[in-house]
Amino acid sequence: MLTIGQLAGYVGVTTKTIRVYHAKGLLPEPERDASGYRRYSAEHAVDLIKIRTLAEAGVPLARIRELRSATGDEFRRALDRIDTDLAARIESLRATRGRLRQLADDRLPALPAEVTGVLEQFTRFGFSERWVALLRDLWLLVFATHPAAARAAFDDQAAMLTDPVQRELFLAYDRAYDLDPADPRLAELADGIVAATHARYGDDLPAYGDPAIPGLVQGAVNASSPAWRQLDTLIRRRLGVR
Amino acid sequence: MLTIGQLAGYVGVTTKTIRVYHAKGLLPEPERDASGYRRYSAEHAVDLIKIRTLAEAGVPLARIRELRSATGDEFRRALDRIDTDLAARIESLRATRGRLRQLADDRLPALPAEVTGVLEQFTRFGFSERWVALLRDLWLLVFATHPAAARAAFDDQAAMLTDPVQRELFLAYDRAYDLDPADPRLAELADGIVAATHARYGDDLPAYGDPAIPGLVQGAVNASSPAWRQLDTLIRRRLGVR
DNA sequence: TTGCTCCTCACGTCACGTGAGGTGGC
DNA sequence: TTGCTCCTCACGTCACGTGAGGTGGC
Repeated sequence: MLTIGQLAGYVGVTTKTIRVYHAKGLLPEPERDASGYRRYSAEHAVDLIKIRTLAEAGVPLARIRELRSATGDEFRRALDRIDTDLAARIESLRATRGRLRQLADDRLPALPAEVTGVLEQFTRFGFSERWVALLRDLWLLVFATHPAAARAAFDDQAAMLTDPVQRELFLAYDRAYDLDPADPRLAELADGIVAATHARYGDDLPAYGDPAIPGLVQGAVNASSPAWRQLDTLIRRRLGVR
Repeated sequence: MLTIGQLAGYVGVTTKTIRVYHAKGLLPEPERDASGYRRYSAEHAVDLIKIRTLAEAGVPLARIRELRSATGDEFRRALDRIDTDLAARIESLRATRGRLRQLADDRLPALPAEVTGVLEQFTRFGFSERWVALLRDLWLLVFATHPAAARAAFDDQAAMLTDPVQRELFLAYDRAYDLDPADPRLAELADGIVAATHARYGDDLPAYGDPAIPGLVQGAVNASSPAWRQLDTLIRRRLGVR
């Protein structure tokens, strides 16, 4: 009854889409008329609409084809999973929409004012310019990649500045940049940091809500100096992590 | 500071994605270290997050690249359009989700009970089996492709059965199937149908809320018989449509 | 007769994924 | 030393889009 163009028009796809579905075995080939044109029935239209519904839901064509031979129960279970995925995709698009709004307001690249303020305090306490620049880059990165958890992690580090013992340890960390990785002072420093960490947190290390942040920070720090990398290795060994 | 793998991990993409963005000019190539590895800064991470936000919103990579050289105002206008598109896509996915539920309930292929009842009435009034089968296919198709508007269009056709004059005209239409397209009785029949149409609707033809439905029905009807096609041509000429 | 639709290859496109074959970092 | 990461091509994939070259329908 219907030509491929009519069917395509009514269902809202192109003729190419229908031919692809034939080639991939999703939609059975209809009879041909005298001139070799495909002639579709209402059943084909109903089938095509089902296929399009699944395809628009993001189901791969190969999977749609498999579902043709599924039992009613398998089919309903599959639809359940597809629906769950679809709900997740919708939710993810809403989140993207929120981030899009932040882009329009140009809020992403800026570091919160308090962060800049704390960075200036580091300078006043005698930390090197290299250290402060590294911290700035780091927190820019952390706030950009993990906005939700960044604040707690940053506040934790900022609080460290108010404790003279902790501050002294980090100043030593800063100065260790140029040391030979075999220098015994690194082991001493590692001992001091581990003791201070235990004094501060007890036996439970802080989590910050996102496990990627400490790795992010430490990875960047380690990359800049062999001595710092060695210091990280020593501290990890003493704390018994990873 | 960061290797390509670290950056990818923190932003939540693959290293391949980042390399593609370099190749397409979306993300500037960073410096290389002594062994030729790319080393990324926090700025690169911030840039990459912006790019990903746009890409996840469905913006083509070529367009994202163009936006790199847009002014602040152009950029905000572009974001506005992207946000509108994104809202439409979310809405469309919600609609797909609704149709998915219907699929699970197996509601799509069934014809409403009243429709089946009316089709049986056609048989009792003496319409041919071919005519009734054609109608069944047609309404299956219309209800599947245009569920919202199908009901009004169908009720309109069903009402025709209650008027003896109209009914007689459609019975003649049914019987005209095998006539020669040049048969003068076709012109007579066309005159009768046009007169009845004017008596029923006046000078304004009905719309049904979706212009595709009459075309859908008539296209399928015409395809089955040369006489019917000729009848359609004659009626259209007299009504002065298309 | 003219324009529109249909037919079948075949190649293009978009945003990556996946080896292949080789080198550097820990 | 071993496994992991990085490098650069090059080809593959998914769901179509886009001609090319030809024929049929109105």
